Amino acid sequence: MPDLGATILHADLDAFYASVEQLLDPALRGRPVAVGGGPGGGVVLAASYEAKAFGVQGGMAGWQAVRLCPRLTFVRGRFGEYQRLADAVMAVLADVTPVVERISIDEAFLDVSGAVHLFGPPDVIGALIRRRVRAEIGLPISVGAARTKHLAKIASQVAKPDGLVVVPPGSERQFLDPLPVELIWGVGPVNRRRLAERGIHTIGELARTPSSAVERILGQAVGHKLSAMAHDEDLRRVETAHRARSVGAQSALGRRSAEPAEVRAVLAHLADRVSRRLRAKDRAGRTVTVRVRFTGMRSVTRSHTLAQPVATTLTLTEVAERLVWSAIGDAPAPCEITLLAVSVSNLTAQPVIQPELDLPPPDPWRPGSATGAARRAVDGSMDAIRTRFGADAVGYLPAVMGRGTAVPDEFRELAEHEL
DNA sequence: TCTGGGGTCCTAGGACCC
DNA sequence: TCTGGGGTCCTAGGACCC
Repeated sequence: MPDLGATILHADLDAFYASVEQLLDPALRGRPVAVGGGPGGGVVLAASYEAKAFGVQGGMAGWQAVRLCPRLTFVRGRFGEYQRLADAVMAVLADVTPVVERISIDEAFLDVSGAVHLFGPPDVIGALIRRRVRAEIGLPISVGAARTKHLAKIASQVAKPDGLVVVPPGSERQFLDPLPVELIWGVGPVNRRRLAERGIHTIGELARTPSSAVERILGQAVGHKLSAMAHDEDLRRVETAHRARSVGAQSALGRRSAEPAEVRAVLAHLADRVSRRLRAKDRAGRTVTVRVRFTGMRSVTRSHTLAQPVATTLTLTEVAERLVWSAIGDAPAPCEITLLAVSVSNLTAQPVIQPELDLPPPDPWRPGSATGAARRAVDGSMDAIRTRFGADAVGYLPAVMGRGTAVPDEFRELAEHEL
C-alpha cells in the first residue's frame, strides 16, 4: 500500500453548543456557560471551556454544576441554530473533499488523499479548514490528521481546544505511547478502571501487554479491538453513507407510579415518533424493544421479534405496551418508573406503497380492530397533514396527551441520526 | 436524593436445525 | 441410550459514544 501520508482528518467543533451560544450572544463570551440543565434540575448538555475549567462537564446534573461553578450561566439552547451552523461547517468540509463521514452533529472524518494536489499537504488542509470555519461561521474547530481514523480522532482530542495536531507517518508510536488509555475510542470509565487495576494506564503500556491478556481483562472482542488500536492497526475506511440499524425514542418521566393510562399515553407518543421516522425513510423493523427504568437507575429491557416488520403507530404502540407490562410485572412491586424507551431494530426496506394482499397471518402480538392496510392508510394521512401543517397539527389521542416532556422536541430531532 | 436522548456493538444462554 | 459439532436466531443485559 503506497504511503500517502497523514491523509485522514478528524474535524471536531469545540464545546459546540456552548460555542454557538457565545457566538450568538457576545455577553456570554469569556464566561462559564452551560446549555441545558439549570440549578433546579435537568442535565448539562454542553459546557463552555470557561465552565470546564471548573470541572463542569456534559451529562452532569445542573445542581452539581452550580456547586462547582457558582457563577455559571445557564442557557436554554437554540437547537435550530445548532443544526444550521453545524450544516454550514459540514459544507466547508465538503468543499475540500467529497469523502466526508459525518459521525455526529459536530464532527466528521475526511479522507483528503485526493485533495492534496489541489490544496497541499494534510497540515495545510487542516489549517485551511480551521481558518475558514473561524472566518465564515465564527466557531472554533480542532483538527487531527494521521494515517488512520482512530489516530486522527485521538489527534483532534489532543489538539483541543482550537488546535491542529498532525501525526506524521512513522511517528505514531512516539505519539501514542505516553497518552492515557481512555483516549482510545471504546475505553470508558469501566474499562479504564479494569485496565488501571492491572497497572495499565497509558497506550504504550497497553501495547506492550499481550493481546491474550487484554482479552482476558476486557472480553474477547473488546480486548482484541483495543490491542489492535494500541498497536495502531486501524484499517477502517472513511465511509460516506451509513444505514441505521435501529430507530428509537425515550422519555424521562420524573418519578411517577405506573398508572396504566399514563404509561399508555407516553408509549403512544414514543411509538408515534419512532414509526413516523421509520415511514419517512421507507423502513420497518421486526424487533421491538422497550426499556423501563425504575428509581435507583435500575432498568429492564424486554423485546419481541415479530413475523412481519412494523412501521405503523398503532401496532408499535400495542406491542410496546405488552412488553412494558411484562417488564413491570417482573419487577418487585411497588415500582416507580423514571423512564420509558421504545426502539425498533432488525430493519428492512419497506416501500410506502403497500401491496393490497399483504395480510399478515394471525399473530397474538398483533391484535386490534384495524387491519394492517387500514392502519397504514391512517398513518399515511397523518404523515401528509404533518408535512403540510407541522408535527403538532394532528396526532393519535394518547400521543397528543403524552406531550409536555422535559426536553424540547427540537433537541430530540438533533440527536436523530441518518437512516 | 443519580442524570437526557439518540445510537452502536458485544456477550451469553437457550431454542432449534442439520 | 446417549452422544458430536456447527450454525443461526432470539432475548436480556452491559459498555460505550456523541
